[in-house]
Amino acid sequence: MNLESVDTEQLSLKKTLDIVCGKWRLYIVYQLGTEARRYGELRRMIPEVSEKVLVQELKSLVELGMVEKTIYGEVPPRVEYSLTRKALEILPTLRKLTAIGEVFLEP
Amino acid sequence: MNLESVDTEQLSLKKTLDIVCGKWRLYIVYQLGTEARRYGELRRMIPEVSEKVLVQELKSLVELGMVEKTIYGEVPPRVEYSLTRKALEILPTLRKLTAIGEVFLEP
DNA sequence: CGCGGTACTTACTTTTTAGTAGGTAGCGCA
DNA sequence: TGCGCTACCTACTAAAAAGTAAGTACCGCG
Repeated sequence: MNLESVDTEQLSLKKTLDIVCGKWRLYIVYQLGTEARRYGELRRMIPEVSEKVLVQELKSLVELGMVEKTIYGEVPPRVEYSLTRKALEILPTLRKLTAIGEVFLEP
Repeated sequence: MNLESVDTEQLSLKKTLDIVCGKWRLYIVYQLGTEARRYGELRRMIPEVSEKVLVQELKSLVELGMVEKTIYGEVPPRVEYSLTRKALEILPTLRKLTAIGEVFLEP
């Protein structure tokens, strides 16, 4: 094991944590799935999350390269969010993450 | 309104996040691996983490059912930490998590 | 002319997490 | 007698994340 591979592994871990950590982040990704969703649509799908946090999380997901934002110059305004190619690539893995918690759920 | 009361999938997701989230949590689990490690040994393996946070994280991991703490009534004191059966069960999955971040590392 | 719907933004408070810098107690060793 | 080693604990501060509540701007409809 050389220094490069150690460094890459720690970088990958950090990036992984950026993607999965956050009370609502993964849940929003799950809701997006393979569809493009409008902002209001997402809001109604996850009414427990505040608008501030939803907007903030969507912005972070865009910055992380997980989500694409499309603004249609229409009136009334239309904004759609969808998972990027890379996000779709890891979506099956992300969906399997609940298996980790399942092992620890008390019966 | 909380996630806990909804369904098993959301409960599993919450538990998963408890296990993987935290700047040092997964890293400590990786370092433990299949071995039993003494407190001071872990401290030297991860010198970047402060003692306060290391103790705190180990306590959380014990509460989560991820780690077993064994105190040997010796002098000088000896305390060993090791992954539980359940933790060992999910360890391969936890190690594969870096694959998520790898997809997003800029080349 | 106000109402509801579009998609946000802003200011502020609370809660959680992480980091800094010290202290504790028992024992072996020089 | 004081130092280092064991495995912690405590008080405090700083930073990050999450929650609350309100405001913004535009438009069609009645």
